Amino acid sequence: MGVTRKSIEATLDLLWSGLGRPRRGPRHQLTVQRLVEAAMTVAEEDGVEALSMRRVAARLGVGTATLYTYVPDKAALLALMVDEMVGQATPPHTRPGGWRERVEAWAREDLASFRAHPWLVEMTSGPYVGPNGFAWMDSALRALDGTGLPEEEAYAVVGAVDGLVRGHVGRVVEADRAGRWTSPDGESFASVQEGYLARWIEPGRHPAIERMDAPPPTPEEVFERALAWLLDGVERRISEIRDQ
Amino acid sequence: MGVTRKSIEATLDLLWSGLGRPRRGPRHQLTVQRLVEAAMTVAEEDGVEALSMRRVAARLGVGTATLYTYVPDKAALLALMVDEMVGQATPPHTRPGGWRERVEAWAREDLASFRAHPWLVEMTSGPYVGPNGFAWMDSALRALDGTGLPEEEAYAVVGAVDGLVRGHVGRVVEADRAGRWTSPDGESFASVQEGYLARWIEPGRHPAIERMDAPPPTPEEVFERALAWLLDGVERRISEIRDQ
DNA sequence: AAAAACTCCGTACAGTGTTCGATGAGGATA
DNA sequence: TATCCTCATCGAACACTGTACGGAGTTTTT
Repeated sequence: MGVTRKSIEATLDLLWSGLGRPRRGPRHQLTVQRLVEAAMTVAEEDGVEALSMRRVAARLGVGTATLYTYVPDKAALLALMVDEMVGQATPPHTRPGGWRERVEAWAREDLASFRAHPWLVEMTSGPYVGPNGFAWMDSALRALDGTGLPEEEAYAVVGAVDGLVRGHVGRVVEADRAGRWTSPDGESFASVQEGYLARWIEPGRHPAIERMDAPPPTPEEVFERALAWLLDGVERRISEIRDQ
Repeated sequence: MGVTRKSIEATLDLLWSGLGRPRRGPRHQLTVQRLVEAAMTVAEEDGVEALSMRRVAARLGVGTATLYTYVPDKAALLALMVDEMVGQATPPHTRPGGWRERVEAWAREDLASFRAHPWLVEMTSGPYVGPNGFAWMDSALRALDGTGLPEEEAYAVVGAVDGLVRGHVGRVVEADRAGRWTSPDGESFASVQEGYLARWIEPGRHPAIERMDAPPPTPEEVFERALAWLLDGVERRISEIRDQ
């Protein structure tokens, strides 16, 4: 079907002003809040791939079609779930310490939150901005108050860190998932795959990888180093501004 | 159904050694290569969400079930598509210039490639490593030869940049998509959403955002700044090692 | 010549998001 | 108070999805 102006407006209405009580006819027997909670429970228990309108409806004990009186479509439900999760994050500017401690703490909390709720990964680059997302952005900008960064550069820092987290989350979560998998004989995914690599790789064709003797850093370690380097760069920029 | 040992092995077999000709019975009328090409055409023309086994089969003029003699499941087909795209990338270590130019060029090419083939975004954090992916990793490590970085740190740099690109790609592609959308009256997605923001935001509650007068940088600009900061941090680390 | 192994593919199953239309509840109006 | 009209509810249906199964036919091996 695709996105229509109507579905966009309905979704934004829901995000920003919620659902009014009907002027006539029977009252709602549910609330949007309960719907979102039920959807999050399903995602939590059985993963995103199991999150279907039918399952949410079943959990609430209503007919499937009923959901569509609360929510224009599934995409809107996902947007509400995301905004709900964002609302539970600690506002970055309230954290203790200097700008760098604040940013590091928020980035790590973000990563941890994605790890704990992997369903978030697959649904957080949507175009909708809800009230909680908006408030979070403001708080993140305020976490950089006092650095002397011009506004558009502070915005870029927030975006840069956010992008870094999002990019690394995929690998971390994937590693968690693959780490959980084991064959009936107890072999891990990694060891099965390594068997193939060993069998098929021609010696000498991959000198840089062959040179590595230690096991490569885990996705989480890579993330930590990436964050440190990125913030080193930002720090340099901040002192450049200060000294000028 | 889930992932079974059998499906993992079948996928890795296909990635690394391809499909042998059958020892008995009729010969194959297709090749895996043609199947992958057809799948990429469908994804290119109609988007990932339209990429279904039935459509690929229809495009090739064969029955749907036939595909399953070439490929164990859809996930394997996606893994093949990804490895195929990776194979088309320029090997980072062959680029001209110093390490920084090489890394920047590869990061930008990656981003451009994701923009041109948005279907890639939704399917590139899978756990499978194919021959092209493996060779690319080796080449990326070699692009950092001569920097003096210890091997596991070079690996982290590659991972850091790769993660950064992946994280920003979502926003860039989403912005492209939203930018393409226009209502019948010619309004853009952004302007519709801004109307809502203006209507619902209480003045004074978001001081940092209100303070911004210029429009915020585009996702692409944010990416460029993020890349520069990250590499500034790496550069500092490299000279730290050199001077020690 | 028989058997085995293999490709091809129609059909079916269990699921998906969403729409339609019937039913009846209940606030607004005469 | 009685009527009207709006609205929530939800069974059924539509057009899809990935994939398992089993039969038909083809090629190679025994």
